[in-house]
Amino acid sequence: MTTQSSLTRPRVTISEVAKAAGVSKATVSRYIGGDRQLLAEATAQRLEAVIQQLGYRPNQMARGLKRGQTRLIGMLVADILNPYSVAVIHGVETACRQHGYSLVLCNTNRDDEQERHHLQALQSYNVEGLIVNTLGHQPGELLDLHRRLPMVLVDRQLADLQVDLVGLDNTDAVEQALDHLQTQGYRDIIAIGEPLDGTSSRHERVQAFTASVQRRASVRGRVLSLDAHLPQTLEQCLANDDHGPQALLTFNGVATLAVTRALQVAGRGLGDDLGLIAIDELDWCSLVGPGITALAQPTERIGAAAFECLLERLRGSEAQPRRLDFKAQLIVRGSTPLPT
Amino acid sequence: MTTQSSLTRPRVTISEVAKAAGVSKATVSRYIGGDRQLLAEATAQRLEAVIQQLGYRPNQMARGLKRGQTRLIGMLVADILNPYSVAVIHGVETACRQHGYSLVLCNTNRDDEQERHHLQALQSYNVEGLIVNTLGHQPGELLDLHRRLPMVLVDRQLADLQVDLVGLDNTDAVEQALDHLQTQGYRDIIAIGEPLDGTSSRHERVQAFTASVQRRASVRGRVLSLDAHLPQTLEQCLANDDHGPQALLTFNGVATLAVTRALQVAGRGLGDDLGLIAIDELDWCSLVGPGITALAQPTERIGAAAFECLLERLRGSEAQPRRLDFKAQLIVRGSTPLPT
DNA sequence: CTGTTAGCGCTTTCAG
DNA sequence: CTGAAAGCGCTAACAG
Repeated sequence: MTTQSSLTRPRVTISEVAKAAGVSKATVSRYIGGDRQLLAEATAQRLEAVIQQLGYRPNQMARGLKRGQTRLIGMLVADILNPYSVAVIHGVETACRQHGYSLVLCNTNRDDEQERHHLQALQSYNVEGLIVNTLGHQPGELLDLHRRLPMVLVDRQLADLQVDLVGLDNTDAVEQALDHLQTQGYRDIIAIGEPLDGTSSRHERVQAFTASVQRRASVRGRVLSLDAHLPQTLEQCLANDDHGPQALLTFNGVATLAVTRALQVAGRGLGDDLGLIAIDELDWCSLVGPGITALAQPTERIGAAAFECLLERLRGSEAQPRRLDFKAQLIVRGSTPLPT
Repeated sequence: MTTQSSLTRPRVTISEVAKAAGVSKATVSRYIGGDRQLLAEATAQRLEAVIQQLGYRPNQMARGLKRGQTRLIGMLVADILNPYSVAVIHGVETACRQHGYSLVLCNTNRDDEQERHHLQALQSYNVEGLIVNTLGHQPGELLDLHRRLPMVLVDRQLADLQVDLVGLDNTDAVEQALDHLQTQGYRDIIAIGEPLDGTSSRHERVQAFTASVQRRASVRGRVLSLDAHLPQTLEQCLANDDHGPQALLTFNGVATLAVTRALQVAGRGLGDDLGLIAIDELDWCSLVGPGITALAQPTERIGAAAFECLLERLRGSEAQPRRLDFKAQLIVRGSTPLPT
């Protein structure tokens, strides 16, 4: 029986340790603060024993209050159910731990109201810095926060905000996609993404796509938005196949899922007369149909880079805001064979 | 230009607000503490304006230090890359926000060392309670913490620890799986899960499976562990098909992924001569082959329930530790047709 | 209705 | 090498 009960002792404090060890609070503080060398060997040993025995854990809140640093990093993600976000979180989390920081994670659920709410909460907990995957709808709050806190953006830029940004080299990714498709002989490319809502990465991918298609004389390209009518719209586009072999390019994991489902409903197989290449590698890319060709983002590295970027700022760097673009890695699978 | 700079003003404090508004700190404290009714209307209005204008945000750390409550909940997950965990996190997170709590999330990466580390960190940040998806390898730290903190376990029980547990009704889930498979005419069932490492839910599923098979005269069952040799072991088992139509039962998402990959490598299709039913619904269950029949866990509800359970404890409930078991929901797809 | 006063647990001068 | 004392930002009696 170990039921948690009202008998719960209040936490052991530094004073108790001090008393038990027969020293002053200051001495204990020095010990836990790592100034162990400045203590008499005997004292240090006694302290070690007492702390161990009492099960003392320094109260980070109190330390933070006094020293002005909490060793807490806040992270805001737009959608924790998106595998991309999770992978980035994982990268950030790992880097945090390695540097002695803890992560306070907030999920905005793609909701502006929640974004605002969480931003306030994070601030009130005195996080030392912020890693933000924002919606970008209302820069106000963010701009404001940025004046008080080091911050780095992930994947999504914010207009008017001069901040470090780490993400994918979207232009390159789209270029790789089109190169591959063209090489494979596809001439009619339909790109599909979530509706444009101001998210910079979506914009950039669409831009890059349009520009790149324009540069390719023999290729035709169109852009579709994910919505309730996707299956119909898609079918319509696919019917209009007077320009050569067709292929789909999905701009992220969400689009890939939606498109794959739509194709399934429509009863269209992958790879035979219709190519597909996806931005974002997913667990199941290799499993569905002949396998889906993907452009994998180095998500872990993106996460780690975001943290390191933040760390530099925390250490006082005043350098110009940087933009860290990572290259996507092409993984060729059966969904983009040479069309027959 | 909004570059964060060393000019960063220190945060606005309650004293500054007090001075600016010409009242005492106590009054400001009352205002932000919600005792707004106990203030003169005029004072309240002045305060509102000043706070707004100064951009004042109460320091939760300081409040926590004083009041002994931080409005922080700690959550420990074994593997954030597992979609099950993420879905539960989402449920917890939502519930937290609705009740004014923030979530500090820690991922142990299935590593004992990291579990210990994070547990200490969470404690040092004075989280009010803990939601734990533990490895269960070393109850020591956890047992210890449980004496100081309300805690609820998710999915995995811990021997010797009398704590609330919320998870899946494993017996029922396995029963549903076998019922379905048997109804469909399968007679030789191979169950596959991650290696038994003390994780209670894995144990329970294996136990339930063995017991349930025993009760079914006409059915034969075996259990396999995920490891490097899975493809071979599996092939071997499948060759031994003298007991009637065969089907696979995967015990969780990880197993489903591994098995699906192994089958693909082996060139075996789903549904024709080999059935498959999976515990855990995944994004791609409907997409691969004829679709994978799944037993979906109500993950969001599990997460929400975990938080609510914790909340009761936080409010002082001394009730006997409960076990909340949710039923899995069967989603029939093409991987379990009536065998030919 | 509002101000005064003491701390919460810890760190940090400043003296020994 | 160690202790005393002040104070981080806030709340909670207790007076008025």
